[in-house]
Amino acid sequence: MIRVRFAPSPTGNLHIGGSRTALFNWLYARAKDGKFILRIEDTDKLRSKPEYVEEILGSLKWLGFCWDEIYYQSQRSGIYREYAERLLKEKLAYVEKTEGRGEAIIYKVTPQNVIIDDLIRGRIQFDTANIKDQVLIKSDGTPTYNFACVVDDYTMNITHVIRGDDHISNTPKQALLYQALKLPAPYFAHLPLIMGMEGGRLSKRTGATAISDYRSLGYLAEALVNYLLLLSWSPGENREVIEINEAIKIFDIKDVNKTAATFDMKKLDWMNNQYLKGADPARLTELILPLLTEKKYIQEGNFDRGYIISLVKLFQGRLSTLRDFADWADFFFLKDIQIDPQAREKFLSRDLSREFKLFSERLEALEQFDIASIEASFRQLVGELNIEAKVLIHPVRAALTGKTVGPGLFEVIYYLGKERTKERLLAWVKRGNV
RNA sequence: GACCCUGUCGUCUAGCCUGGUCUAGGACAAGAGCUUUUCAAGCUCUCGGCACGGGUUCAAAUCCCGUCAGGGUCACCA
Repeated sequence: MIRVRFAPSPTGNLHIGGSRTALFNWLYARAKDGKFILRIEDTDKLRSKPEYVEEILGSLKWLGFCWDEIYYQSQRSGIYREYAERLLKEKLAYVEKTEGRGEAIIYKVTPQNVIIDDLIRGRIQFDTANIKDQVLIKSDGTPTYNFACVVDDYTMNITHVIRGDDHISNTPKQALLYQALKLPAPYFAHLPLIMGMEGGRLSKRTGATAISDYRSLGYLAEALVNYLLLLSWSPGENREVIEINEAIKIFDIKDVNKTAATFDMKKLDWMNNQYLKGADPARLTELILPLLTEKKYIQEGNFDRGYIISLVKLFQGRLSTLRDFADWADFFFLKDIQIDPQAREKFLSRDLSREFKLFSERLEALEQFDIASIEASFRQLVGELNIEAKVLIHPVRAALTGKTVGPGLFEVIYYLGKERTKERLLAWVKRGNV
């Protein structure tokens, strides 16, 4: 049975790189009917924080990567010590006393050639002559990363270690420890790193890196996962949008690319749009509600959910993030709308008070206030005025929404309602006549 | 600096293992156009790449060598 693990250290939030490692581990476990183990590497007493553990767990759940088992290294110190003692007894390790502090246990590295058969990269050779002796147990009693990693991967029966490229140089050190402890080593697979747009590692300067940031920005978990999946892996057949359950059927760690990939926000936006389009409007509404409350567009417990669902449907196809909705649909919630300077200059700089007034009167006279009737009366009016529809459509949109772009005008009018539409039109009539 | 990894359009990639079907395919971005209502959606088109140099071969993106470039690691951090 295949057993893989994701081993974050709770010294920060779960970021893009970590979640991609988690994804590939989780995916491999699901693809091969194995187990996905979570190991919290909280041996650094100074930097590890319980709130980061919570954050990481929360983000993993949000992404949909449920674990089968979870362990905390801080609760396993006895095990590490036991294995260290073993090496001490066999004289493969020695004790070093530090002034004022306790003693550290250090592994004596012997020069040799270590070969790693990496599942993604193939054979990698190292000469351990240029590896220093390795601290196993620090003078404060906690194990070092490489030692705890080996002991844990063995005792947790990990069969495949799938981790970031940055661990390649740790691998010979760990291989040495497996050898010294006479333990079988797992398979290794090193994933290429994800880089930022300016080259180099993905950093905070590149934009938001914490998964929770993407969540609050309005990205859908499934879109983010799909995008991450495409970094270093391809389903083939020119497919890009692929449901995770589909991916599970065809994924294999051997097919992962070797090259580092650059994180491209634009493509993520596109991917999010793909998922947003197909998502259930009611679900999206639930996700959007908090954003609207935050902007004070609605008050908790005092809004028409059905109405907002209709508005979401209006914008759904063109959103990159859920936050876009809050920005673009603001005119449905605000009493005093903001007029975009460009919209004012382009469409509202000339006097259209006569046209606005006429249209407003036609709307007033409408027996049936529905989209078709609104459009019909509008088309009739422009026909009578002998002008092209677009000559009036754009200024009306600008007056009603304050923007140059938006959903179809007649739908906007319908959902804005007769009264608000008239109000906004007439406000420009007054201004225009001055 | 030492060691290691990687090099196909600006970006993500297909192709590479099993050389010919590749005058290198798709997607994002960008540009142009269309959509008798905008675009931030949709459709169409365009731009753009095998890092470089040597081999091997009838034939190389595909195999070999070198160069260069980018990245990673060298902690009692993980």
